[in-house]
Amino acid sequence: MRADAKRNYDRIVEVAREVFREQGYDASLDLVAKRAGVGPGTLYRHFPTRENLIDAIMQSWVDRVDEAADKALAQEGPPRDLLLHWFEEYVALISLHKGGPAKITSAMDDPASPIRTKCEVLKTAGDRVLDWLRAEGALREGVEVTQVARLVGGVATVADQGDLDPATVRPLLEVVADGLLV
Amino acid sequence: MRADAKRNYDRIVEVAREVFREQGYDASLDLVAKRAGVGPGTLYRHFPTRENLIDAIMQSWVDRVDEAADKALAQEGPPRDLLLHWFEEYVALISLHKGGPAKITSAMDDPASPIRTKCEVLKTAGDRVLDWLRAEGALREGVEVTQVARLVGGVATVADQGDLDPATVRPLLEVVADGLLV
DNA sequence: CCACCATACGGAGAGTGTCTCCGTTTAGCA
DNA sequence: TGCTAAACGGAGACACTCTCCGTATGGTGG
Repeated sequence: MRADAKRNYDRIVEVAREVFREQGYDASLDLVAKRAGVGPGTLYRHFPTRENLIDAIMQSWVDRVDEAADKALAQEGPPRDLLLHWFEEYVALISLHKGGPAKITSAMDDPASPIRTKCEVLKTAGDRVLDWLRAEGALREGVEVTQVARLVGGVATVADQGDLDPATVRPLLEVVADGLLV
Repeated sequence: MRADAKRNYDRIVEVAREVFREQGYDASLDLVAKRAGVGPGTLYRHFPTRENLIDAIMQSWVDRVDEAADKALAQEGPPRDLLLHWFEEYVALISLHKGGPAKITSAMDDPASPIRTKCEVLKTAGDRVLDWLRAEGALREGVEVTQVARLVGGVATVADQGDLDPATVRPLLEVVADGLLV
């Protein structure tokens, strides 16, 4: 990749992150191009679809979900607290951008989605948490990580779309946790 | 309302229901107008925003949710079965159109939404079910109908966006039910 | 150091959808 | 039947997406 190309690529991602945070994931891509000081052609060459651009943006905080799982596992305490703590981190992270939860959660079931790789990272992070709970004998039979991702993703989606604050979301996550644990 | 106005109003709703079922809630409104045999101006006079049109479409199946609650209550059986049965009906009904669950569920938290009245009907239906469960002593302390609507709405949203079949959704609803019941 | 060319740029513009304005038509009443 | 308020509908302004292609430039071999 030529130096000027990389410069533009990085700048577009940076500007897109900002614009999407301001206006949501359906903001105008021409606006992103304009603010980044490039033509629309340049933007669309680097990112043929909106999804591709979102994918690039998400990379950084998918990594943080991975860390959050480790952090949750490092803590002492009863399984329910651990699970809830992880749920809250997860929701907070995928809600960093308006529309993010819906995007991530629906991509989980779409093998063709460009952000699929991100979902895989989220799933393996979730699996580490579930494995630990299983080892503790705290988890009900037959619980799959996909189910958990859908449940928590659903709560996050609702919270995002309704602008709910963490205190309102907490009891919802508690219901999910109680439904999952023995 | 003049007779020709009413004729057009009804025809637009009818056509919109069909078009939205085919193409989802983001279908072109000009197309709806064209198929209904009216000018765009006529459509936008009757329904200034897309939401207003959706509101009109939803009226009929909100009524059916109301009936479903009564039907669920009329059944014999343990509280868990009753709750699950109602959940499944609820999900099926608000999923009649692609994008419906997200629309309905996010409108629940938006006092300014044009489809707010519909949400109220859903909530009172839900309250009848919860009241019965409470009377049976089957419900946990402090559960609010809004919470239940959010949880089930979240599951429905995920199911809708991921095109999940009822057999896949069922275990998710079971988790929610188990988290709500004593 | 320079010339070359593959690589990248960027903007004009086609296609599509939203929504409004306003001249024309018509229902319903006196 | 004639009048008027209500309703119609389509032309068109504006916005967004995405492509095509002429122009510019970075990087490298001579």
